[in-house]
Amino acid sequence: MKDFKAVRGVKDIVTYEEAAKWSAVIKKVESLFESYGYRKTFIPVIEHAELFSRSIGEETDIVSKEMYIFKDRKGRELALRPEGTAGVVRAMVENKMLQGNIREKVSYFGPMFRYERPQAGRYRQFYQLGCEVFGPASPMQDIEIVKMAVEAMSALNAQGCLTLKINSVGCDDCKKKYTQKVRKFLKEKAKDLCGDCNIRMDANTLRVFDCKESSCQELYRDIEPLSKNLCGKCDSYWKAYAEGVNKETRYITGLNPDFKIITDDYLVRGLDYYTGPVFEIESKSAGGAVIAGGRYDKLVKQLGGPDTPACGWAMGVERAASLYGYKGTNIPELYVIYLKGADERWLSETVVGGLRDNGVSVEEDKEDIPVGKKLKIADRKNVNWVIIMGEEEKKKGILVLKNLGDGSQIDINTGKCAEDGTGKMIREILEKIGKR
RNA sequence: GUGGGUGUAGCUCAGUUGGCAGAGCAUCUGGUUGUGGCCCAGAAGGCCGCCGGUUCAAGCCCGGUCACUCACCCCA
Repeated sequence: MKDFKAVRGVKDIVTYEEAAKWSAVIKKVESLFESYGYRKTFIPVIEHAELFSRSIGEETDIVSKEMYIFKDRKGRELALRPEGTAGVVRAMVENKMLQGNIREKVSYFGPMFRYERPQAGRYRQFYQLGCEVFGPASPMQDIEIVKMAVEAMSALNAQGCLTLKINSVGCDDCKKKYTQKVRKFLKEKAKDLCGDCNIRMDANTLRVFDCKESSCQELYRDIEPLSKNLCGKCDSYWKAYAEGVNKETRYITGLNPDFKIITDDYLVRGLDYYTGPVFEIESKSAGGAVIAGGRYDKLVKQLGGPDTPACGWAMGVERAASLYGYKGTNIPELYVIYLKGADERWLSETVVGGLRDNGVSVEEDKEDIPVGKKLKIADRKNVNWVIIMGEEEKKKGILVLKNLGDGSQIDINTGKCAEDGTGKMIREILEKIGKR
């Protein structure tokens, strides 16, 4: 028999611990979104490849070397989405959700795909929880989404060193002027630059900053970053943002002495659609950025929608889960062991059903194997309480409630015939297992 | 895409100058017919990642390949 293995760079979440972490992370962040008025959306994993090359940028690493592209049976060029924003915008535009003076807040969760070399906190299929706001174009909105991101980290009780990095990449005008300035500088130094940079300076000027040649990097250190060359409008927007972020997040970040806020001049060059303030929450131990996002005012129009300002962010679920200070597991609280001659149907419907209605998670073991084995299974699952019922118990009109911690056993009178017998019995069990 | 480390039982790992494939934990069986954990006795479990080469002989040496892992780049 052939051994099947997961494809490179993907991850199975199957253990109690990891599954519990994941569901807790997803639950907490989704309820945070909900508490801020975001609506959940469910959008496709496959899109036309062009959607991403047009929005993220043809020349970015994500599109040029990391995207999963394939042709379907009719020869359409499709791609597995490498990020969430482009698809959300496409869906909002296509479904005419952004007509008029609108405010839309939406969230999403799902897998993203990038063909990269796997390493700590980096997978080829990874999951993102993200949110997008359409409409408001005020620094206050940008500040709110950063605050939400910081609150998400706090809700996850994120452990270790965290850095909130902020920056502004500027509007198209800023970028154009800055590009001209940089190009002028490069022309003067052209003879000292590597061949690649000589090509880049005309084709994709700002990409020279990604050059790997240390001699080029030396020279670029003298160039003032874009954030210091913003137009008046972008500059005042950026200043309001920086001040507001510091003010609004200080309380929460202050709770963790290892949570720092800094301005990073070289933040977020990877996606072309950003137009203003951007931010990132980084954790070295999680493998890099845990949350990243920013403003993208031109994307909606660029993808055929009405001119709608927007901003948002995405969280890497694997990275967030790795920081999550969570110890629990999603094991059942109570385990029901049936023995030969037990009143199975009654027990299952009345007792187990009643306990479940009261929020207790109950697992039933109905296989006909020796009690000892069943107890061993329950013990291995780390269950605290078991109910045992068989012929003897049925005869006596009881069921046995056993504590696996100290081994004690309590007989619970089933009181099947009495009018209020069932409710009383359920209450007694709840009380004994400490659920009331 | 570039560079380093590692692949041996379910898990964590030993394995000598190349000479019969090992331990601990976990599992299963029995001691104990309907009471788990502790203890005792026993059992099972392996294409030594895969392909090729050198050799009388390869887990060990050589080449390739795949996977995992770490760093760079980039990113969530």
